[in-house]
Amino acid sequence: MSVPTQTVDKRVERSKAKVLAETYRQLVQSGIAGVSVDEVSRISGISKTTIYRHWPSRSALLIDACSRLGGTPVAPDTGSLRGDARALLSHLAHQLRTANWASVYPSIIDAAERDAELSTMQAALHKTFMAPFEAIIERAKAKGEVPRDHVTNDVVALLVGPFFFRRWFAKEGMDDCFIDAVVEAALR
Amino acid sequence: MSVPTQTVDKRVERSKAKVLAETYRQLVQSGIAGVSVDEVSRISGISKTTIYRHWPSRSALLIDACSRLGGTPVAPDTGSLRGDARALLSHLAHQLRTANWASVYPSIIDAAERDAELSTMQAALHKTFMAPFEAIIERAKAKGEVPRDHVTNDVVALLVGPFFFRRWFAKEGMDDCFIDAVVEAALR
DNA sequence: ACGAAACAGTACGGCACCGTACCGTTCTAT
DNA sequence: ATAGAACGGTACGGTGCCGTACTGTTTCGT
Repeated sequence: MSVPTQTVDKRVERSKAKVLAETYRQLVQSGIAGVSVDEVSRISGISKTTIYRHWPSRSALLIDACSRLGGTPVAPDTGSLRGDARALLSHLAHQLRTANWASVYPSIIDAAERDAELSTMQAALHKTFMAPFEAIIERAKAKGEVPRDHVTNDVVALLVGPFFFRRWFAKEGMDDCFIDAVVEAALR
Repeated sequence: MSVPTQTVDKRVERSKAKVLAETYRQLVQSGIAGVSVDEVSRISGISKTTIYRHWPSRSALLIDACSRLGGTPVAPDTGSLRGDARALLSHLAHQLRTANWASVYPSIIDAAERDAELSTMQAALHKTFMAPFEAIIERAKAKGEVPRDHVTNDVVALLVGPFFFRRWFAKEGMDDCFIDAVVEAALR
């Protein structure tokens, strides 16, 4: 009665976890280009031989580590679209200020510009990040709160775009006043 | 009657131009991490010795090359704020599709996240890029087309953010319909 | 208890890169 | 014309990195 196709060996899980944790740390600290297998091995205490036993290449390790950036998305339900949007954007603003992935994401975006595998990974990550926004808009459409001829992805861009812009390009803050301005503009 | 503090030697100007051109080419093709002094030397035909005679380090060369990304900004004057915004955004959408800097900019954004010098360079570049948008908004404020209590930078974020979002994050197109949606939302 | 699998340690080979030193040649400014 | 600057070519030292081979040890599953 063995577990079918899963990795069950405790040693494997422990090694993998340690390697991924250290890879993640270097990823956040130095970006994709700053992750080195030698250093991951040195600091995590897992020998390089073992690392290459679990991942075929540095690239595979990076993609594996990046894929774990997305947290479980939460879709609020305050009753009104504006309330939901404000909640989501407030959370997003806080994440952009504090969360680890905020400093890694530009690295991924840059790499996705030239690497096909990372590009598909980024697409999946993006989909995960945007899912809650799509959800509240679709729900509002069903309730008639948003005209059906509004393209969902356009509304998402109107809501999220300004925040990404502020965090990574303009490097300005995002206070409640800004959140309100974005919500009012996008959900006019 | 010598030129005061300028570099006048034709050889110097020629070498510098060749090196910068090749650096720019590699920058566009492979991003910041993909620029190597050895390869710039090999392809441009300018010896490495000469390169290091003009720039103290690879980093200095990169910053010099990146600084030249910004084109001369054009501020349209169609008579109405909406017209100006549509013109600027249409031009921006086209640039994001075709211009060279569109593929380099994520590299700069990523590097600016961790390198102080590149960060100030990016800030200057950003200011240059956003200047036309600020100009048309300030002008509209003066004409009473936009309430004075609207923060200019907020409006810029509402206008430009969605386009950057589409180009680099969502990787979707930006047609005229999208442009109109953004303009109507931001300048409500 | 025992066979098999995972592990650490180490040492490589190969590559790409940065930055410098040296030397002989070419070109510019005056 | 000539001094001096800029240049090309080459070679080198040092570093960091990726991925592999080999050897012995530990640990898991049964």
